[in-house]
Amino acid sequence: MARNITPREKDYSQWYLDVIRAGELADYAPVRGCMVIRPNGYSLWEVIQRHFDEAFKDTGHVNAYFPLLIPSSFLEKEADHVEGFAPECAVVTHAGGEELEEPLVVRPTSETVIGHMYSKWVQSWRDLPILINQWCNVMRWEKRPRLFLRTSEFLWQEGHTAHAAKEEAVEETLRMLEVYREVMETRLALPVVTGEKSEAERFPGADNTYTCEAMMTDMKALQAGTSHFLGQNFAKAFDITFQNKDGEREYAWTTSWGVSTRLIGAIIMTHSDKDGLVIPPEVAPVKAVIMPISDDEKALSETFEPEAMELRDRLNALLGKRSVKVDTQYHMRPGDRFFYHLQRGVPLRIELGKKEYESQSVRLVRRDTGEKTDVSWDRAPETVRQLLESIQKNLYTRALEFRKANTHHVKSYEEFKNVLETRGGFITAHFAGTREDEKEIKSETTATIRCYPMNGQSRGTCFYTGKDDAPLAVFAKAY
RNA sequence: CGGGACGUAGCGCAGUCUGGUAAGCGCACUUGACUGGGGGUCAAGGGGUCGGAGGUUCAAAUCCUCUCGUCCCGACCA
Repeated sequence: MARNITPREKDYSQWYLDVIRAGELADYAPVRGCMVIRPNGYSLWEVIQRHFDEAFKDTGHVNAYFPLLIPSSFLEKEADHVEGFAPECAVVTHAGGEELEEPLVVRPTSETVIGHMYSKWVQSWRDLPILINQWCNVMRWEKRPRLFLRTSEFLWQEGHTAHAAKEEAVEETLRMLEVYREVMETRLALPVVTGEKSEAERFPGADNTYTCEAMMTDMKALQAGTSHFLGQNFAKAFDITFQNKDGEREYAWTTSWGVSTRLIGAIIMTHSDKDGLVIPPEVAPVKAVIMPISDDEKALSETFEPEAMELRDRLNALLGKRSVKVDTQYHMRPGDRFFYHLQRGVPLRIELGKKEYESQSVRLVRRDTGEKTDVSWDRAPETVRQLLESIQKNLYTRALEFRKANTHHVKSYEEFKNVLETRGGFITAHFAGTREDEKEIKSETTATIRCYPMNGQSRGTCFYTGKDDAPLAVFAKAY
C-alpha cells in the first residue's frame, strides 16, 4: 500500500494530485495556472503525440508551424469567436520597450492566423484541400487551474483544413473524430463516447462540434478531444475563396480539431490506482523494467546484471528501442525499488534474483493486477509481449465495464435527478429541450449535455419537455 | 471573480489565540553498521528565519495592513 498517496475514496482531487507528484509527472510553475511538465510526464506526452501524429499522417495531413502572437484585430473578425475567447486571452501590449500600436494576443487557438494565411494560399479549386496540423502551446487564462486538466498554458495539436465542398469538410470533421476515437481506445485504452455537442457547448465560431467524452473513475465526464465543422464562417471572416471549375468564386469550407495534454489527466483518472500511476503499455515510455535483486554485490555485477542486460536487449529487439530498462539502483532496497516503478506506472516489472537465476527464469509482475508469473529465459520475450497485450486489453475493458456499469437511462426529470444524486455517472435520455432548458437543468443539477452520441440514432419522448421524436443525449457532471 | 481553508526543512505537520527561554516532530536526505524477494533496524549527522513586502514593539512564525500562491465550493470556461 502506498503511504504517500491519499486514498481515492477519501479525497479524489487530492489522490489525483498525489499520483502526479509521486509519479513526478508535473510540478507547479512560478506563474499561477502554469505547470512544468517533468521528464516522466513529457515522455508520456511524446508517446501519445507519436501515435496521433502517425494517424494524422496516415490520413494525409502534414505538419507546419504558425506563430504564437496574433494581431488582436484578427480575433475580432469572427463575432462568435471573439466573444468566446476574449475573456481568457492574454494580451501583449508592450515590446521593445514601447507600447505596441496594436496589441498582440497570445494564441488561445489558431483559426484566425491560419485563416489569414489560407486566404493567401488558396486561389483555385486545385489548391484545395489544405490539410495542415500543428503541434504547439496555447494560452487560455484560467480562473481555476488544475494540473493537466485545465492550465493557462497547455500543449496540444490543432488540425486545420480547408475544402472546396461542404460534404468534404463534414467528412473530414467526422474522419478526425474517428481517428481520435481509434487512438484513444487502442493506444490510451480510453473508451470514449463520440457525439455531437449541443449548441451551448459548441466551439465559438463552429457550425457543429463533435467530441470524445470519457468517464473518469469518479464518474465525471472529461472532454478528451473535439473536432469542429466550421462551415464557411472563418472563410468569410478571412476571405478564403477560390475559383471553382466553372470559374466562379466560392468560399472554402474549413474544419479544425484538437487534443491536448489533458489526455494525460484522462489516463491518470481512468487507469491509476491506490499505488499511483498506471500507464497502458501502448503509451508507456518504459514498458517493462528488469530488476536484478541480490544482497551480494558481486553476484549482481557479475551474474544477474549481465543476464538482465541480455534479456533487455532481446526484449527491446521485440518491443522497440528503449522499451525496457534495467534498474540498477542497488543503493535502494528491493521494496523501495518496487514502489519506485509502481508509482511511475511501468506496466511490467521483471525480477531476476537468485531463485530465478538458479532455475533460469524470471518473475513477471503486472502493474494492473499485481499478478505474478514465473517464466523461463527462452520463453520470456514472448510471454512479456503477451502480458503487455493482456494489460493493454485489461485496462481498456476495465474502463469500458466501469462506464457501462455507471451509465443509466432515464425517462423523466424526476428519475434524472434521482439517478444523478444516488448513482451519478452518465445518464442517457431523449432530449429535445432548448438552450434555456439545458441551462436550467445545469443550474439545478450541475449536469450538462456531454453530447448527442453518434450511434444513438434512437428517438423517443423528451424526458424534460415531453416532446416526441427527441434525439438521445448523454448527460453528466463534467470537468 | 465571490465564499471557505491553508502557506513553518524535499514531503506531511506542531507551535500562532495568550509576542520573549520555539525553530520543533515524523518521513525523506548524508555517513557507518547490521540487513536485503513489497516502503527494515540502530547510531551519528546536514538542512528551514517561518510565502513575500510593509508596519506596531525593547522584542514578531506569533499582532496589524497589503500582496503572491495552493486546495475545496460556486460563477465562468476549448
